[in-house]
Amino acid sequence: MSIAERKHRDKENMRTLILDAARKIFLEKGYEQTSIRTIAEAIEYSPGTIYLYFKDKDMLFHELHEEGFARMFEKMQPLQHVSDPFERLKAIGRVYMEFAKDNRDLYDLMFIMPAPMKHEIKEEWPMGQITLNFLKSVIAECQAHGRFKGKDIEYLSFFIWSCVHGMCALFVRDRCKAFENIEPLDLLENGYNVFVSVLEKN
Amino acid sequence: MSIAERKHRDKENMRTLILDAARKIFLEKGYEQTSIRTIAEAIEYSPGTIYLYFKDKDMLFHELHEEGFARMFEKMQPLQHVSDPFERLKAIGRVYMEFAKDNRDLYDLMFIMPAPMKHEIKEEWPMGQITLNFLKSVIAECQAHGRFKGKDIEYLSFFIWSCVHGMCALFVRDRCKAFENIEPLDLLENGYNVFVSVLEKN
DNA sequence: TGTTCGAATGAACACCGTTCAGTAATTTTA
DNA sequence: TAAAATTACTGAACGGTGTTCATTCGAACA
Repeated sequence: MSIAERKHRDKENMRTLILDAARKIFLEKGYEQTSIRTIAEAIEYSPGTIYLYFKDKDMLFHELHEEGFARMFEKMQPLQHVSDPFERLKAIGRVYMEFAKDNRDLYDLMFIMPAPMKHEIKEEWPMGQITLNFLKSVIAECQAHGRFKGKDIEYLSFFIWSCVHGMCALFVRDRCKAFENIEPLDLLENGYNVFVSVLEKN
Repeated sequence: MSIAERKHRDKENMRTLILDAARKIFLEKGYEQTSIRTIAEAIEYSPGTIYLYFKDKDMLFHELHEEGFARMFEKMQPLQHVSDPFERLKAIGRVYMEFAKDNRDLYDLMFIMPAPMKHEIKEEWPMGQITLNFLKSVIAECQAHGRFKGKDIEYLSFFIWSCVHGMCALFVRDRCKAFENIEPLDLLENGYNVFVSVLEKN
């Protein structure tokens, strides 16, 4: 039965071969400029082959989308050890924002682009829910410690997420240019500080 | 000299003919699904003709982009008469959000899409600056009335804009689905209320 | 050894934005 | 009025896109 095993391995290898090439090109040139033909050429296979492993372009990039969340969680792992929940919340926001800064295209893919979600997000969005639950639990802990009194946790979470996402989205999609004379990175940094100082009064 | 005049009129009419068709199709099917050929077919001219009036697809949609800002300003005009600056700020946020809710595709075009900005936003973004200055002046007034003490107006403006934009962006790009069991419109409404209540403590 | 089977191909399809030589109609000039 | 020049418009063509599918071909099986 080792032939079947090897075939299965080959199939897996081919998938990762495609994904590796796709990831590389995508992070270099962005989603729009990454065509199936380019990926096929990079791995020295014909375009049609890719469709034997991924239903369509969306499904291929959906995989990278999931990878992105995994990488983000990884970066947030160490924060589990921050005992004060409010400090942890602030640190999570920072890491979230750093992630957007360091992985603009990936952040775009995860939270802004419509493309890789056509199939999945129709009714639900598992990775989004997981991320959100993580955020919600921290905020709930904050509330247990007396913060954010009398505020509904769902709406509060939406608001907090929106604050940070809003800054990241304006940054990633180049709308920070509306501020002349201020560097986008400077805006992000100090915008986040304002966010924190505002939260501290609640 | 009336021949030249008429020709000038004809040219203007052709421009608006194209823009009207483009707007209609764009608002019906979104940017991605709106092709030059579709617009050309709608006005019963050949695709090439459109390029006699607009440099490229981006420039065509850039016009709609400007139109969007004009419409938004229109909706904000009545708020000039709200005397209390903080009340005005809250009202502006509401109108901004309502605009995003009622004109998803247009909001997308104005604040999220990269496409129509390729030329313009390279170094600056006039419409964005005008909108922002409007916001900044209201916030400055709030500060003159004792609100937001000790906060830098630039960073504070960025933060406030990000809060509302963040909610709108998550809504327009269907990321509200991360909240199971809560209607997106409900999220927007109550998320904004949280935003206001948080601002009120500053 | 002959047969089956599945992976890979690459031409083909239907689209896209954009360009440009050519046409036809109108205006200007002689 | 006739010829020339200017203008608006066309639509085929270019080089790209995502996707499909009849065909090929080498490896596994009987």
